[in-house]
Amino acid sequence: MSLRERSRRTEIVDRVIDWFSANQRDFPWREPECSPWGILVSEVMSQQTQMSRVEPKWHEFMSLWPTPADMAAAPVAEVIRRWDRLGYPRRAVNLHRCATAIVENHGGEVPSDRDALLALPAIGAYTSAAVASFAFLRCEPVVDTNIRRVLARAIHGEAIAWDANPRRDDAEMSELLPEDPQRAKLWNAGAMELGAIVCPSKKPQCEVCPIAQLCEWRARNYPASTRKARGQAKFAGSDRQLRGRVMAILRRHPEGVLFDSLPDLVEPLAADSGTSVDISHAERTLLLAEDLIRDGLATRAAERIRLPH
DNA sequence: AAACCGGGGTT
DNA sequence: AACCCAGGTTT
Repeated sequence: MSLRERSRRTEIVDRVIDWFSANQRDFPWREPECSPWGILVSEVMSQQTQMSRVEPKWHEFMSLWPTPADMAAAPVAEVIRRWDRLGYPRRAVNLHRCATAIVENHGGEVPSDRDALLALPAIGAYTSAAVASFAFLRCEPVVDTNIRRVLARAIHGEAIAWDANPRRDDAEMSELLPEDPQRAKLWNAGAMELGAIVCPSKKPQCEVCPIAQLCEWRARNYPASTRKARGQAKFAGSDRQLRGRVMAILRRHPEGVLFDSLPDLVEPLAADSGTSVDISHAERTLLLAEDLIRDGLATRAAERIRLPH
């Protein structure tokens, strides 16, 4: 890499840190007194979920379960019920498993080592690095969807980022990571914030961007990407929607319901529903209920199905 | 590499 | 109605 390119990248990092220091949004998990557990909870809740929806739920959880031991002592059913409609309810189950593992294997303290974090249930490349950097000031490369987009544009001149790839992502971000842990944290959080606020996938606000003059995508006059954004399955009529409705029933009935009554309790979906068109609504509902049991979101005893203890 | 996993906000 | 969101796991 040329000396000039090296200098450009260093300046990108510096400017993002300055911008973030002055312009970051206030979130409770960014307060200096926030515990590592609070940061971990915020990161899990934030997976595929907007901050605006996370914040009230985070306050509720921290009030109910201020430490891992508090959550580990609660029935998982209660965590699922309180998770309510935040989405991806397995995260509630996994968070409870995290709390239990932290109590059993780490004396009730969130581990500071990235590999130990990675070993926790449903803590992957992103969340392990985020907690290590934000809660423990470790120099770990944080890469989320925002950062991949910012790097694709500013560094590589491409509109759309590559697919998530932990090895490549770590290498890309490590190259830019400041050695000072505090600055590493500001760069990690700042690059993410820049992608979320100034450089979203559509309508980037280059006029207020602190690195517009250094941006390779801008220098090339915003070429369209040759790669394709990943399409997503329709939600209306999908299995995911039906699972959500079954979970809503289970949340509403602490004592559980008769397994065979589930199809009657769940409102029928629209007729033009998704892929599994050849089986009845009742059959499909009961099949998906079995999946929920397998996934640890429900249990079945005798003829009743309910949230797990 | 691609599919699956919720639900709500935005455009 | 399509797209997006501080991802992770499974196949």
